[in-house]
Amino acid sequence: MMTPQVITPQQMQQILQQQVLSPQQLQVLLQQQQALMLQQQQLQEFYKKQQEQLQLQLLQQQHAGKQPKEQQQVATQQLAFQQQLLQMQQLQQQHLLSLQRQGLLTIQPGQPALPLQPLAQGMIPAELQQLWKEVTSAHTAEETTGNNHSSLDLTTTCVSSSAPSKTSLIMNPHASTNGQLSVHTPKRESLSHEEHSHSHPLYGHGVCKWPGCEAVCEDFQSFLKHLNSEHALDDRSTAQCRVQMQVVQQLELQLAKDKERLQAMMTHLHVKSTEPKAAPQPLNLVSSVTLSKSASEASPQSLPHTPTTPTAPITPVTQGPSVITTTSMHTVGPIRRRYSDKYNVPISSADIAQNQEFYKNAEVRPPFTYASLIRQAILESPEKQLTLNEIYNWFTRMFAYFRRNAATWKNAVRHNLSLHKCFVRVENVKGAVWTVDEVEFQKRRPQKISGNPSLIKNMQSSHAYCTPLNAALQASMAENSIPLYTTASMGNPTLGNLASAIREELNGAMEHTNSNESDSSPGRSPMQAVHPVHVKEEPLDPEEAEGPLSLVTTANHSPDFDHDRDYEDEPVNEDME
DNA sequence: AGTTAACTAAACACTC
DNA sequence: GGAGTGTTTAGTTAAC
Repeated sequence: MMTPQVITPQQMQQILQQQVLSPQQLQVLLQQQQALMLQQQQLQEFYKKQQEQLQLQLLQQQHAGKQPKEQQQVATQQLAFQQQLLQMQQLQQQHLLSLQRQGLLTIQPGQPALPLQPLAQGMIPAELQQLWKEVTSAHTAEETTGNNHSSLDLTTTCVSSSAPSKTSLIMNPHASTNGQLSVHTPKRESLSHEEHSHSHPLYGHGVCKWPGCEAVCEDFQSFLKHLNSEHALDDRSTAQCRVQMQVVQQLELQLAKDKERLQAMMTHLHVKSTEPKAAPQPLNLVSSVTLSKSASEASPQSLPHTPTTPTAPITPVTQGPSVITTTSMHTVGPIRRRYSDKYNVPISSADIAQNQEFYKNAEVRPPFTYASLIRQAILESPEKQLTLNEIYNWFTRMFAYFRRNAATWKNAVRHNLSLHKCFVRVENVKGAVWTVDEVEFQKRRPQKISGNPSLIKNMQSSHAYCTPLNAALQASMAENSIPLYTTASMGNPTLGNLASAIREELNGAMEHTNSNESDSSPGRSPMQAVHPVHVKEEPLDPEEAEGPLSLVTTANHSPDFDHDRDYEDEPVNEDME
């Protein structure tokens, strides 16, 4: 809001990204935050009224007689209000400090990236008021549109490099609730370069994506008009741009940190993979998230775990051992059930991408079914179709685990291709290729999670702030007709905003879906509809379309490694049973 | 305890 | 005939 101590959506984003919070913590945090913001809004309104009253009285005094008493009274009131405002700032500062103490927010004194921290220290309410007006004046109308999304559009960069000002540190309080982080260059002429394209970063789904705006623009032209009229080069736009710059800066810093962290983790795991205490861990799984949470929050013994103390699931989200011990890493037993299929959630590129290096180098069996892996291999291909040999190659390329025992897993691949109706063999010019029938894939029996509300809630939250949603994941979710959780289901409006932001990000992917029963499934090769060589007899499952359940488990891919049985052929390992 | 799904293994047919 | 591919069956295991 008007003061910097309010947690901005950026800070919230940072918290969500950097600090893994439990849903309960988030709930409390957000509630506190909202209460503060509400208070500030009320104070702001009050302050405005006071000022208006003061000006009115001054005018009256100029025109009519003098009423020094009343003037004095108003001045006194304003002074009191200013004190109140300062008090509010202090409260917010305490709030932030409290968050820091709780480990929920990391604010380093020398860190310039937290945009609003130094703001308004020594700034008097009048200045704040002015800046506030500058930044927010144009938002009043926009708020009436029920604008409530929190786009995290950070794909553009701001070219503004003018000297920093106080304005640059002001965060629009409504932007705080909305959380828009879009960057827009104040240079109008830059728009002309984009006018030819309707994929303007500030325009999507018929609405203006300028922070705090979301005005409905029927077409691109009206959007451009709106952009030029409502978001012209002025102090407000510049200020918002500066804010966005800092946001981007912060996120880049965060990204760099996380990359570094990932690198360190990879290095650590590779180096120590032969050491007893190594705990190699795929990175895309909830368990890893919770692991990092516990590692950052609490006891240092959370990581690594020794093989002699098999790791219990850190959260109830995971149902199996959440940490791969060294033992399990080298003596991975047959995995009878893998979570990606267990909940009918197809493996996503996000999963593969995030763990790519891990699985490429570590001989760890990926916690996905053959069917999921085959499907992923096929969907990753440009033509959405692969020959058997190409599927083999994908397996060996992506997973060190599949560089051994070729006969076994290749047989399994062939077996799966033949067995599952979702894999369709298509005669191609260059021979036979395999494609995926998404409809059939979705028809595979989803298994239900026992109805533990807190568990589901936990998973939802985990999903909201832990799961990177890249296009493939979104597509996967969309393919499952997954309705993203609603604001209500999040139990918190701000989290709901996050969810809605994600939802909005997903809209593109969702549009072409939700029609599973039709023949328009994504990823389906046009060819397969032409030349299905045969029809596999897989019993149709009456229980279909359990989207919501699929959703909550999307964030829940968990390694499911057997520790007690060896999957390899080596007699040595077999002896270890 | 029964059912289901995933996995492994293997046999067999077919093509090149 | 051998290798690769594709289909099918059987047995085991784990989850539900």
